[in-house]
Formats: sequence, C-alpha cells, structure tokens
Amino acid sequence: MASSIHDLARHLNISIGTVSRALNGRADVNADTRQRVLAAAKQLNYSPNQSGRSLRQGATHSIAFMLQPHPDDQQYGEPFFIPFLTGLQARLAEYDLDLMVVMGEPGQYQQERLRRVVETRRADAVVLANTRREDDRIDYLSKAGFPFATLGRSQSGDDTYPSLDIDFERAGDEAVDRLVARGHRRIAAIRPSLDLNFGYLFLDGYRKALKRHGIEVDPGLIADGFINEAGGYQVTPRVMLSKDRPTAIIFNNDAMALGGCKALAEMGIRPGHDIAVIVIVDTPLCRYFSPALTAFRPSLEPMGRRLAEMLLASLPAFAGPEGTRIIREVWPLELIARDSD
Amino acid sequence: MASSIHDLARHLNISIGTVSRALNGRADVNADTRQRVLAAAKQLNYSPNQSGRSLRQGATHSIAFMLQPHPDDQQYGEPFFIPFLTGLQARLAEYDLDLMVVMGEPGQYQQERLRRVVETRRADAVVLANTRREDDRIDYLSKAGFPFATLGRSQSGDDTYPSLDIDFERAGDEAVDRLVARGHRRIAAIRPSLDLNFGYLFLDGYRKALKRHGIEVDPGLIADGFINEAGGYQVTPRVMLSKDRPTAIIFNNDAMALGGCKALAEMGIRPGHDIAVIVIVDTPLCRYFSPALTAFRPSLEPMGRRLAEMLLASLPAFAGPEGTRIIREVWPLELIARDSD
DNA sequence: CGTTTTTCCGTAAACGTTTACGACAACACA
DNA sequence: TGTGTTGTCGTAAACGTTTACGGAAAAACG
Repeated sequence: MASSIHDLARHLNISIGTVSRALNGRADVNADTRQRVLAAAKQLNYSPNQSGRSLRQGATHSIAFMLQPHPDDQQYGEPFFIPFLTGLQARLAEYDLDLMVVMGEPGQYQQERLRRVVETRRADAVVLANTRREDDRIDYLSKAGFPFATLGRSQSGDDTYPSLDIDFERAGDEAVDRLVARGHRRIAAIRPSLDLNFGYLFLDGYRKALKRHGIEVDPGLIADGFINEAGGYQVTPRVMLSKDRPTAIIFNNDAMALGGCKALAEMGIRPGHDIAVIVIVDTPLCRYFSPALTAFRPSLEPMGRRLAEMLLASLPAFAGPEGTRIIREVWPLELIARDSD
Repeated sequence: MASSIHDLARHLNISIGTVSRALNGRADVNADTRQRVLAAAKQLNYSPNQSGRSLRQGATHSIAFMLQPHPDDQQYGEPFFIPFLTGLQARLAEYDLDLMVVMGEPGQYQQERLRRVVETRRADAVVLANTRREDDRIDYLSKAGFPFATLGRSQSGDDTYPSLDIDFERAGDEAVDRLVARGHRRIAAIRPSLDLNFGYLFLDGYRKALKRHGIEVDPGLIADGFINEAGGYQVTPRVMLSKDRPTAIIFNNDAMALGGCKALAEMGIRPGHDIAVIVIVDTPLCRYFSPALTAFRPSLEPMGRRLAEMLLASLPAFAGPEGTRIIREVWPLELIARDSD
C-alpha cells in the first residue's frame, strides 16, 4: 500500500495542509518544517497520488497525441512519427507531463476517440497530426474550447491554436529548381489523393517554381494516388504514359515513391539514369533504397520538442510571464542529395 | 464548463447515487429511471470525469508502455514498435484503457521514469519492451507488486508476470538450417553486445543447429557490436578477416545488418553473390535494401493485441470468470526469402 | 390483514489532494 | 501596554465520482 499525505502528516505530527504546502514549495511554511517534511517524504517514499491532485486541480497533467491513420495507409506514416514523438515526450517530461497516444481506426471513429478524451477530460490538451485541409477535429476542438496544437497546417479553424509545419511549398519549389538547373523541363508531381493539407502546399510550390522558370504546368504530369506503396505503383505509369514523357518525378510521399520506383523498374526505367526522382519527405527507407533517393528531410525530433513548447506557451497554466501566446511556425527541410536525381 | 453528475441529478430531480448506478449498469435501479438518466446524459452531453472515478476507484484506466532506448540506438528500435503499439492500443481501447507512452534517456534515467509512473500511480499496469537479460525494471516492479507484462523474456524476476516474445532461438536455428541446406558450413553470427535477452536466445539456436549438423562452433565467427548501423559496420570486418572466411552471416538486428552490408560492399563482397546474409528481425528496410535482405518477420500488430490480452487476463479487475491467469507465449517468426542468401 | 420479501432510491462517506480562511503566537512599534 | 504586522500552521471545504448502508414503498405471501 502506498503512503498518502495523511501518513506523512501523522508521522510528522503535523497537519496535512502544512505537508502539502511544504511539498509544493509554498512560502508560508517554516524552513525547518519544510526540511523535515521533505526528509520524511523521502524516507516514507511518498509521492502524491496523481488522481487526487488531478481531481482537485482540474488538470490531468497529460497531453494526448492523436495519430489519425490515413484510410490508405496501413502503416500509420510509420517511420515519421517515432522521432517526433521522442522529442515531444522529452520536452513534456520536463514539465512533468505525460504523453497519451491515441490511435484508432481510420475514418470517423477517430472523432469518437477524440471526443472521449475531451469529454472525460483525460488530457489537458491535444496534439493533432495528419492534419487535413478541412479537418473536423480542429473544428470540434475549437468549438469545444479545448486546448490543442497541430503538427501540420489546415484551413479549418481560425489561427488561434499553435501549429508547427514543414515548409512543403518551399520544398516543392526547391525540388523543381534543382531539377530545372539540371536540365529538366518535363517534371511530374505525384501526391496523395487525400485531403491532406501538405499535398496542396507542395503543389503550390511546384507550380510557382515552374512559372518562375517559364515552364507551363501540364496537368498530365500531375497525379494523385493512395498514400502508400500501391498508390505510387498504380499512378506512376499514368504520368509516364503522358504524350511527352517526363524526365523527372517529384513524389510527395516516401511510400508512394517506393511504389513508383517499382513501377518504373518494371517499365525498364532506371531512377538516377533514365529519370530523376526526388522525394518529399525523407525517411530511412529513402536512404537504403537502391538507388538511394534524393529527398527533403525534416528535423523531426527538434520539431517534436518545439511543438511541445509552443503548446505549453499557449496554456495559461504553463505560460511564462509574457502570458499566453499562440505561436505558428513553418520549418524548412534539408535537401539530402543522393543517387536518384 | 463540463456537466457533472450533480447537474444531471438536479436536472432529473434524482439523487446522484441513483444516477451513478444507472450509468454504471447496476441492477438496483428501475428500468424506467435508467432510460431517463441515459437520455438526459446524452442530452446534457455528460460523461464522467476521469479523475473523479480514478480517485474513487483507485484505478487510472491507463496502461503505460515503457520504451527503453538502447544506449547505442539513436532510433529507439524505430520501425519495430509502431505496429506493435498499434495492436496494443487497439485492444486496450476496447476495454476503455488509455495508452501512455514513456520513453526517456538511455540508461539509469528510465528507472526514474518508471518509479514515477508507479509511485504516483499514473497507470494501472506497465508494459516493458527491450527486456534485458538482467532487467532491473522487472526486479523493481516485481518487488513493488506492480502489475506488468513484458515484450521479450528476461532472466530477472520469477515467472509471475505475462510475457510475449519472439522465438529467437528457433529463428537462429532455422537460419542455420537454411544456410546449411544451401551448402554453407562457415556461418558467422553477429549480434548486439548489450545484455538484451534476445541476443542470447539467438545464439543458443545458432549453436544448437550447428551442432546438429556436426559443424563445430568457431568463436571467431561470432561477434558482438553496437546495436546500430555503425555497430554492424564496425564488427563485420572482424568475422570476415577470420582465417577461414565465412560464406554466410546471420545478423541479429536489422540496423546492424545494414551497416554490415556497407562494410561488405567496401570489401568488394556482394551479399547474395559472394556471401549469404540473413537478418533477424525483418523491418521494412530489409525489404527495400539492395539486395533485398532475407529475413525473419514477426507479426507485430497481432503481438501487440495479444500482449494486451495477456496483461488484462492477469489483472484482477479484468480477469474473466476463470480468474487471474499468467500467460507466457513465444511466437514463431516467418521467413521472408529475398535476394541476399 | 399482517408479515416478509423485493424493488428502488437517498444519504453520506470515502478516495487523496490543494487551498482559502482564520487563528495564534511572536515580534515590532508607538 | 496596546496595536499592528509578520510568520506559521491547523481547519475544513472542495474537486467528481462510486458504493456501503439503510429506509420506504411496493409486492408477495401466508
């Protein structure tokens, strides 16, 4: 049986109120008694019951991370999230906050899981990933007045929540830039068909760069597919059968790139030789693939830490002296040049 | 402001006791009142405050998953855990249990995190991963009488906790079998140097199979290294420089295999041609590597679900009519034959 | 009709904290 | 000596539940 604050108080012949104040560093407690309480706490191996303080304080001291699986994706964007989670949880731990991971089946069910977290107050705030362009989770949380932050932007909600995103627009732009500089003018773009916001941002950058280089955007070179290997495999031939064959492809997802390369191989087209391939976003798979795929890499672990900070800055309970701030950031990607372009 | 059980009771002109009983499906409540309570709960959008019930019931309704990073591994065994976590959390969700993920810095610090979870009762039970042969976390939890289950076996503790592991021994055995059948007799084994239990199991199987085939175990063909790519890169040349060069290598970790293949490439030795390579355990990287690596694959998601079931069966609060049972299982791996052997 | 049983519900305590409030002593000051 | 201030602590309420207990009414039984 674990020791409670009552045991501690009894052991010290002191009231539980004083014990609590001593433990919580309140000012109105004698320095000497504080020492005795601290010593006794260590000796009796006391630590405050979390449920008790949660109830009293109305705060659970835990943050929920919602990993919404794509309907297409069997792997939950696999390699992407672990480093991000690592960073997120590391920073949260510094503030004595726990990390709750909520997944769930693809589709509508996720909303149920989210409601449950919010309504039963299992977490003090929520971190959303896989943001859609129109994201009902964001609408719901905004309306409910529940604190949250997002990894990725969205068009839903006003800008009253912290968000951290990768600069997909710039990555699309830079990818085109790089390819044009290497003599390409027929550049295809393949992205997920879902409403994921980054797909739009990427295409914006792609178009902008083409325009800047005086290259007309050919709709036949733009294709959408399932956000998985099969999707890339399925949709890549479509752009390759375009009248005027592309000499380069930018994939807006690593799994799709892998599937696309498989399709290319079957057509006898070798990435790095017969066609240039660039991937947004890099994962370990890109590095070990043959040929190693040139890709844009995010700093996932620092991003996790940063989003934690941004979320905390928006929570009154954690906001510094400057008060509650809503921060929104867009981070650049780093180009990792490999053998595929 | 969220509605409490008091609001509900006031709204219905009924006592909170009755409301609670109605909501919790207790028998001693009129069918009619129960309907009214349920309807009102839906209408007022009531759901019970989690902290409140936790405090009263002495149960948090959440399970902590401890992901202890290897000191060597920058990636937290990256691809391995997401599918496992997916299965684990899916099954837990069916029982209305939350999943808390606890990571932490490598080494001793993890113990602190574990103590915190246990002592502040932030979770009802713990799931351990990356079990060591001698695992002080297991000792601690056993001594504290805190419920837990492990992914992976250990020599620590008695067998009074549920555990689910992969049959590394059999995989090592089968790998040797396969290689011998293909004419190999000089077979190297490379495994992590840490105290991870699976490294021992693997080597047992490896030795047993060699003995069965009448092949003498050559210590020069067995090497340990850091459990990461650099470790494989570093240690592979050592076995290759053995007097009588091996014609096959079994890697007991995917990252080490990748590093090992890099070393082999630099020595002009091509896996699949000049040497046979088999990996335990398979990850997506093995599949996309060139040549694609033959590997033993676990069923991670089902394993996650299964371990959840086993843990729950050991918890009095969830145990079925048959009572609290400690279950220990060892699951086989499936050989995925590719191009490297 | 009296007695026993059953059905249903209200009361109140308890879980372990935190914190507003007030009390008391000690001390300073006039 | 009286008044005000400061430092320290105890008391008790509150957070939102669940549940043991008892009681009243209704039903069943003789």
